[in-house]
Amino acid sequence: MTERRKQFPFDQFEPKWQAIWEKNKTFAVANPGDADFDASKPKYFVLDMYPYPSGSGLHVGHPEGYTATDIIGRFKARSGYNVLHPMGWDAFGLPAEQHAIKTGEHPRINTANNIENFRRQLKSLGFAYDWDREINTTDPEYVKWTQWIFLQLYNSYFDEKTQQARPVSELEEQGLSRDEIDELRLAYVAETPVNWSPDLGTVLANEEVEEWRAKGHTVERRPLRQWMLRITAYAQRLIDELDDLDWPEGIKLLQKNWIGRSDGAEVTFQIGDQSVTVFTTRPDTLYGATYMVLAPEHPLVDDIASDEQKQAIADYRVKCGAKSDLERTELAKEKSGVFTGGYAVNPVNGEKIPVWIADYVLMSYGTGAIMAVPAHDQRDFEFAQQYDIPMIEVVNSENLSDITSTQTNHGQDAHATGGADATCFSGEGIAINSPMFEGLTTAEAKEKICAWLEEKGLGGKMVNYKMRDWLFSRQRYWGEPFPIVWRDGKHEALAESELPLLAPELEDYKPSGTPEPLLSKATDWVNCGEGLKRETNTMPQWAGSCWYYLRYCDAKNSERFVSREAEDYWMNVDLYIGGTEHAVLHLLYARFWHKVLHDLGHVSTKEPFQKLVNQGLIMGEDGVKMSKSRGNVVNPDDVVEGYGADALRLYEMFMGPLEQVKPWSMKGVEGVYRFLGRVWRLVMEVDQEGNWSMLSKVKVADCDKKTLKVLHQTIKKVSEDIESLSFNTAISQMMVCTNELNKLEVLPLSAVEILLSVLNPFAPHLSEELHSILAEAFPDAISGELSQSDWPQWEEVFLIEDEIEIVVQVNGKLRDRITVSKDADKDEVEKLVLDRDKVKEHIDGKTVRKVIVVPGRLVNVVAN
RNA sequence: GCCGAUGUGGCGGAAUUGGUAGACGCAGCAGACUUAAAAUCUGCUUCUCAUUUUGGGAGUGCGGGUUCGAUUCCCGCCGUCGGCACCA
Repeated sequence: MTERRKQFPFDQFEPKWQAIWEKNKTFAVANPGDADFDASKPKYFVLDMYPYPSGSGLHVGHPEGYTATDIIGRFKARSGYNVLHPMGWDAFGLPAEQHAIKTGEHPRINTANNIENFRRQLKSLGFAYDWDREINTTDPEYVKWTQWIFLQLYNSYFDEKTQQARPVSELEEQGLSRDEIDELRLAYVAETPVNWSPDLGTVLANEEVEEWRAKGHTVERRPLRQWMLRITAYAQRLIDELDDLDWPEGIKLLQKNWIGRSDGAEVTFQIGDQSVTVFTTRPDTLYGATYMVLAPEHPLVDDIASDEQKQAIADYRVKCGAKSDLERTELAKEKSGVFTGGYAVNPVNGEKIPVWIADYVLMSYGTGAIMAVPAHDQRDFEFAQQYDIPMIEVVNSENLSDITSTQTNHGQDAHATGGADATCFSGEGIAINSPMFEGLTTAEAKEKICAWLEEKGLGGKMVNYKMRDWLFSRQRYWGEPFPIVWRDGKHEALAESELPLLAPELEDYKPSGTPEPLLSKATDWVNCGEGLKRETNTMPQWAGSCWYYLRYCDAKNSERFVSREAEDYWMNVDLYIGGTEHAVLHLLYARFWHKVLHDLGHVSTKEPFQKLVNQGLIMGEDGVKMSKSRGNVVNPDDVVEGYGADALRLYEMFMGPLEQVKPWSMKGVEGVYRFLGRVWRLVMEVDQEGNWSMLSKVKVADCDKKTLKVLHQTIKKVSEDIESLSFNTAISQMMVCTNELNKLEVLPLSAVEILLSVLNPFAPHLSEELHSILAEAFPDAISGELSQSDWPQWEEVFLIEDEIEIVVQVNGKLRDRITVSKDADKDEVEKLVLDRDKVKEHIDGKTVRKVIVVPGRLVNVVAN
């Protein structure tokens, strides 16, 4: 392939243009306040999800989204916008540290090398980034502001009344104690069961467990003292404020489900002289509660356990504690539990029901206790069957006709008898065996019981969220240290002036195998003063990515994380493109930080990312996900080497819709490469020595009608398709246009210029090169660079045809075509059609019932 | 199990306020150029029936429905991919 003569000398002009752009800072954009800032233009902030600079370099999946944003950015810039299109590095991360463990080399070095490689690769693709705004999350200047934002969280609490973050200084003024305040901070310390991975030497967030487990690492649960971020405080706002965002509905739903709001009630039961509160979404089934279940870890278990059950309880707890989360769910087929010996009193009827512990009730959700209604809850039902606990039906599933038509009547003929084949009915219906609200619908019964509970002080409506607080500390080396010191067992924030706090150099990076963070090895660093010890945990990789988009607005500011002026001008991000793998975590975390910064008055918008688009995964040629082990990974460097950056960019966009999953095809790359070759040869010819020169058929000349039509169709289609991110169809239109121009004996300069102009965002090097060749040949007609020129406008007048072909159908079947003038009226067309031989043939012996004329499109003759 | 996507030629994919299904590209076939090949250019290319052109029929996962007309709208299934998974 590389031996073959190239269709066009991309290996010469691509590096040439890249060098020109770099030297001239062609794509640098000014900020408000800068000398060359043009305030008259609207702004457009188009953002890629920045990469983790891995050792294996760029993958063909990266340039998919990057090319899309590049086309948009170049298009917007030429359409009169100030465009912010930056790039940077999510450079903290475990792989660099793993490398350090193996080689002893500081992760900083490995990271710097990888970044250099990534930058080289991205530059070889000709992306119009403003490289002056490049950021690196491991840069001390960046770390400084990540730590500063952490301190904002640390020094804030969530005010329930206004649903906003407020400075904790307000609590001090209210006279709250130090301990009380520490309970309320958005960044707080808690002893919680965490996911500890001995071989990684760190704890992981719940959300990360699966990912690392899939990579073969072990993860176990154990209680540890950790930094947490109170993201749960924002649960409702994180749901509500999705509404105004232009995101795929599926992604919004994914986030909503992750946050997992459920509306229900809390109900307090008496157990002897203790009381226990349960959470239920079905308070209407209170009469059907035949037992209660506490989570095995529930603090009340010891108090209510009878002496004869104590041993069984202890044994069961040991068994549960040993189970990892995975095992707990994998063994979910069979329910297990132990009777505590205690009984709870159902507040609604005074019945005594047995209290059990079982691991299907989680301490971390709701109140860690449930009322079990086996007749109407699948899990309770299975448990009751297992332990032979009685069931009471309290919702009638029959005669539901108009209340619940399809979704809830699957258990209709089941009568909850506890028999082996019985099923339970978990849908809505009419309350029965429930004296207080006999005959009411589920919704009505819920209202009534909640009102009653509230009146009696036994509970009431309650909302719960599935989402947990964010476990924010890691025991790694290669992350931001917490700007915190400990004095007498209490944490204190470093002063802003002490930031950034950088990690000390270490002898080696090997994990100790205990949950003691790596930084604790650096005793000189840890003991930083009389009675002072530094926090030795570090922040997770997510920290840097929670605010990087803000830093791009003002990447070199040393006074503030972003100047108010720059933030106010550039935010929000108008278009954010990246993979679905970040649909929940990154996007949720970043939204959370952004809201905190907004509440505290540091940023002007409620949400960071106005429009979100997920690019689809690119599969290998074999249709499965690219992976080293399968050997189906395509390296962009090889594609650039063989076909050029423009061909790679064009192919990435031509493959299919941006959001769709699609397989790679080298043949497809060749296809677009050939197309670029055709565009090149529209203007250029080669001699036997392989030297290119301009063709003489390119002339200053007028375009004929047909050419004007296809040119203006192309401007229109490409403009509209870029706006709707339909790059594949934009490219096919440019192919159509090229094929038309190729047929011309004389190629008018203006025609080829239009084609190059719309091709420019897609294939910036080739279009710019041809443009410069034409400029040299026709200095009076052409000048400047395409990337700096105005985007062409189409004129409708060239699109209209005088005569239109109309399709003729008889009974919906295509039978004929006629050509009529563009303003022929309906009657005229109808007459014409009925006079056609082919139409007569097909309506022979039938009566014409109706003639449907769709102006400019078709005529359908209905006859029988 | 639940939620969300998706299903169109040999392949990637076009086309939806309902109006010519298969644009564009790949692969394939034929031709031109060439000593030859590559490259390039031109033509054909959903399936099927018919002796040929003209032509007939079928066709957008499957089965129904609405309509003059359905890839597009409605109802019911099936397959593939992704996410969640005892959250009370």
